[in-house]
Amino acid sequence: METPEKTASRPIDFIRQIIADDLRTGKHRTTVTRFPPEPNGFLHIGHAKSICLNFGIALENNGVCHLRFDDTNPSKEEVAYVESIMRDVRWLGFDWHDKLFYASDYFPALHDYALQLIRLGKAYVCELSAEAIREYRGTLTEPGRESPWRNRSVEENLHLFERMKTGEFEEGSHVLRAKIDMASPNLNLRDPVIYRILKVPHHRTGDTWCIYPMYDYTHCLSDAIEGITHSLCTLEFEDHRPLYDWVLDTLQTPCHPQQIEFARLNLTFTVMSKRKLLQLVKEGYVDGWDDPRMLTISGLRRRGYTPAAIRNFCHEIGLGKRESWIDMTVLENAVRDDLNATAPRVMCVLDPVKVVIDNYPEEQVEEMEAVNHPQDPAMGSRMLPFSRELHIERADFMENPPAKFHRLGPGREVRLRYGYLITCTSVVKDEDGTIREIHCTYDPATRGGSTPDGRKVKGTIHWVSARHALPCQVRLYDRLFVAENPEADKDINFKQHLNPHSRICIEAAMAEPSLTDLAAGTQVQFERQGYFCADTVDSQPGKPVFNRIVTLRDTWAKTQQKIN
RNA sequence: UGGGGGAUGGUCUAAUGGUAAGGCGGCGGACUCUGACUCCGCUUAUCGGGGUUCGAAUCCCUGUCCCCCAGCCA
Repeated sequence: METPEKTASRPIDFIRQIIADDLRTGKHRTTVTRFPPEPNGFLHIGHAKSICLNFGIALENNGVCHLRFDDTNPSKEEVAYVESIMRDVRWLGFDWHDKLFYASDYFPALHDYALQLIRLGKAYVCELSAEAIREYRGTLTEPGRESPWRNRSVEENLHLFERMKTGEFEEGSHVLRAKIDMASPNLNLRDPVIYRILKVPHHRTGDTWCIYPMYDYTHCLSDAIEGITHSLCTLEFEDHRPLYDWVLDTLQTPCHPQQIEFARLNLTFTVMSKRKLLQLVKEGYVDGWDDPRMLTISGLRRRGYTPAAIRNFCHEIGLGKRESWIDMTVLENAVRDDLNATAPRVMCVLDPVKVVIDNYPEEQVEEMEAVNHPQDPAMGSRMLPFSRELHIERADFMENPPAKFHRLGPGREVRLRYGYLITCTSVVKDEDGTIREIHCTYDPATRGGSTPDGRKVKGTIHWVSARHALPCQVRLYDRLFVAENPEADKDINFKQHLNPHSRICIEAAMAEPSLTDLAAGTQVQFERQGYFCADTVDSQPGKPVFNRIVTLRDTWAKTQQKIN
């Protein structure tokens, strides 16, 4: 990992406690964990929690963490997803070394185990239709009924299963089921289907198979084959643990990993399910999986989030078993924290209005030195051209400012950061009343923004020289949803809570000229505005396009709200 | 209403029979050439009712509320 984690004092979570106990008692010498995504979509911030957990445990215990694709349903899976997942895990800063696996690698072994199950009398080929199986399963309160095919002979089952494999039967006509207990109060144990016929080519095994194993059967065996010590998953699989254990207890497997469940991540003002994210992409509400408003890993990356920020976030939120909602501000804070330390400061005027310094020589240009980071001198400094005509932020001027307004107004003095102190003398307006020019005078004794006479100036504002400014496109991103929980009301479609202002494009912001050749993907702080990143897709050489990652904390905006 | 989980300030996480702690948020203040950063202060909690105990968030009983499960998805 390139960045050391924040040493936040957080007690270890219940999973790490279990692991520490297992290590201490000698149950295990080391840890083998795994991150097992299904390649049917892009990874999102919720997956990051699991990635940081599993790979983090490996790092902490000198163990290993496998990356295993759970690719047992070829009708939903694609290589493109495999590639994006590998990229995202690497980008987050984790390394699976040579431990890259696919559940599909185990199809032959899984098939052998199925044969074993049949020979044990613990699995049978069932010819009930999908609907019939559902009916036979019973309900939450009533037991199920046994399938009429449940008591076939081992030989017949073997023969039928072979015929399923060779493609003799149609999809849906036959399945292989584990023979457990149709009366079990746990529905997962009512003879679950473990193999189904799917005449679909697989992205890795091609046409080799037309029967594919189900998750519950595959996952535990894959874990056992790989020698996983702790198999960590989310709460909804708690009910599946008895089945996980049944398969491994019934078959003679090399080991029996322990499944431990934890609560998935819920974040306010977003949706997390792959299905809903896919819907946003497919229906064009966002520009793709990597739209900077998406909380996918690729979206966060394009937005400008750093891997360290995401890792710190995953660490800060903790781990437990209760359903919890993490406030979006916690994520936003994590980037602010990281970028505050690492992002160079620059100036960019988002909503420009012209300032003319009447007593400044017409053709004169001065080079003003500006430090790149006020708390980190090692980041050096740069020179900013200063001239008679500048751009400042429209919001930094008010004709009739309220008491606490520390910025420019008629007769008021303000500091131009690293520039001069200027005082507003007059204003030029259009017919419609919008301000076109602000006229000022400057104090030559305040070069660089200093006050040799020691006078205090409340306000310091950012600016760029009009002649030297780099016009650029800036996208102001905000949260995608306006509702804290867009899925809360089942009668209201989550898309009705989309934020209509989640992206505001500014076509001609004015940036300081040093930004001209900023490399795409680089994060900077626009002073007094927020953290921005040169977009990796739309930036051109010499013509960067900026994404707002997150605003700076803005206490002025808060007090302003209170005034109104 | 069967089974499996869960309930600690606004929110997230600790305390593993012995002073209910910390982060985030919020509020107030200090500092400041970013109304940023940093620093300081404040605020608010053990789901209810019984019991065991010198002592209970923790153990027992009981009640309430919330989440998950009836895919040939994972």
